[in-house]
Amino acid sequence: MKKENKIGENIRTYRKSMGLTQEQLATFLQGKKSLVSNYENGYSTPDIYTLIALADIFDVTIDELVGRK
Amino acid sequence: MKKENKIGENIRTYRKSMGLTQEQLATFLQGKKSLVSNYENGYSTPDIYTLIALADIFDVTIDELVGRK
DNA sequence: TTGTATGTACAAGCAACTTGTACTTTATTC
DNA sequence: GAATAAAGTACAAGTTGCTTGTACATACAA
Repeated sequence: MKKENKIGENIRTYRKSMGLTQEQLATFLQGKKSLVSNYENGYSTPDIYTLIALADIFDVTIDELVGRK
Repeated sequence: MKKENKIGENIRTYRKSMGLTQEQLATFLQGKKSLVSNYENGYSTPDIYTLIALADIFDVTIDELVGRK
């Protein structure tokens, strides 16, 4: 059952906007593709250090990445 | 042995600037005072939802809170 | 259809967080 | 200085929840 999760949705949106596959993004994070799938589908949440890495990759703020307005 | 940790240092600085005790801040987070002590001394790191709550309390961005420039 | 790339499901193992308790430090008052 | 209370720390135990491997599903091209 898919969980609602703004952070995961944002990760997916930003990843696609950069033309990356889950596996490519996972490699940047030094993880496996199931990791990114879990993030995007709301089964797990990145810790702050991973969120910082993602914000760097996507060139956005952490606040933007997590949908904090 | 105390661990270096910028996030923890920032939490301590912002907490003190608001004149709060660890116990008072913990109450805002619906946790115990040892929780805040662990954050500030680098023994644990808040998850993103806790960081959002802290950013709201301190009225700063998450990027500022975690020292991302 | 067959093959390939991409994404998902899920259990198991493991890493790391939260708490309770006791202890220590700091500040204040006598 | 001693005594007290408030504030902060140490740490083991229990718990939560993240990461991975594997198998399976989906999409799409040849």
